[in-house]
Amino acid sequence: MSAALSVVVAKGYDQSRMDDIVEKSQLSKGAIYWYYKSKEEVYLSLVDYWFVQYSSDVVDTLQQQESASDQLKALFDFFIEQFDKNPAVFKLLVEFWRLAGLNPDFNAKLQQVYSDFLEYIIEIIKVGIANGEFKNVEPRITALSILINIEGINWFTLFDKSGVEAHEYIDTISNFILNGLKKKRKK
Amino acid sequence: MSAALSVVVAKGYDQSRMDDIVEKSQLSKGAIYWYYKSKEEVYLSLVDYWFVQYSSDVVDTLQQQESASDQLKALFDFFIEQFDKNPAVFKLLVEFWRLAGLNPDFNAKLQQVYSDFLEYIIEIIKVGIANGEFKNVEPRITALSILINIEGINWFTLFDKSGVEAHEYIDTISNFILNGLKKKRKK
DNA sequence: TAATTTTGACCGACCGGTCGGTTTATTTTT
DNA sequence: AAAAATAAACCGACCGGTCGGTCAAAATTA
Repeated sequence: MSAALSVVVAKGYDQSRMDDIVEKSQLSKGAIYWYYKSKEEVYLSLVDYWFVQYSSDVVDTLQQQESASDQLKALFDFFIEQFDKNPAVFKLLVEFWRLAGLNPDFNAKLQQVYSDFLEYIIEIIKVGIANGEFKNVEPRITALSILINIEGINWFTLFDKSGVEAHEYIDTISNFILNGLKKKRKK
Repeated sequence: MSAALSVVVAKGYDQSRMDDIVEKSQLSKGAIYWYYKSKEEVYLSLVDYWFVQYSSDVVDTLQQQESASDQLKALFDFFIEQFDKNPAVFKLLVEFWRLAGLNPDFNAKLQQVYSDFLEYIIEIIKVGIANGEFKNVEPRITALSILINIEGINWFTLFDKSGVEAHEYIDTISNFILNGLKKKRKK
């Protein structure tokens, strides 16, 4: 899986070769085809591998926070940290999106992954509404806007060279969203 | 170009075949290679073709609006309309993003396109700030958040089946952004 | 009739997947 | 506890189809 990940990040799905994975994994082609019946199955499994790893990290991080708005802030921070540590992972996301648009198997798998993640954010927002932190917004739509803006970090891995702006961007957009979400108190 | 567009939307760059374009374009392979020296060059030109077409439509639409905030609203509306009319175009965007992450030629071209588009939005925001409509925000970052959220419509072409939510989403996020941007008056 | 444009059969590098076989681990028999 | 039998894991040379790109010839234009 980690071999497949490094290969797909470097070349994309179509241009990645089973022989590249053979090389990186130190397994033979026969061994790989013993465990996975096709190239597609390898990369379908990669979605799970990647998601399981990520989601447990995210959940661990967020559970250290008390309030709902701190959890959301921590969520943005988590991905900004990912961006600093290992921006290549965002490339994987673009590849997955593309595959989801082209291949029903990938679409189904990704849809599941996103719906799980979305439910998790929705839950945080609902808690925030229930305990009076947040306005009575539509949780699903708000969660979506958070998710989509996190995905947007991708833009910076592709087009921004300085690497500074991603932080400013997440700062700005998370303020837009959180201020639109929180019941006002200040002023 | 329109043949290439329909093919790449249906299959993605790698799985699109020159023979597919031959078929759709009613040209022979030799003729295509007379005008373009490689597959890559065909799709590189497609970026221009697509951008020129889009940007002129956008500019036309926005120029009908008076205030800066109406222009930004019209910008969101424009892409929501695109989503309704021809969601496939968003697939093209994902493909371009991916190619930008894999291939320096595509990266350079896309970077140019985005930077042009970004400058255009920045200009609107600057006007809004100058005439007192908007707070004194950072125009570039704000423009980016608009751009990225428009790209986010993509999510709905991939994972949402009902087609209703995209409107709600754009409604919500454009409110978050515009409210964070406008000088408050109400209440 | 020279120059330009178009044609499509063809080439050959390339790669996903196969398969006959080997090695290592586990279970059964004696 | 040794031998035999079975199963599980692994190996990599090879094959057949595929597809970007070429080119000699034909058609069209000037």
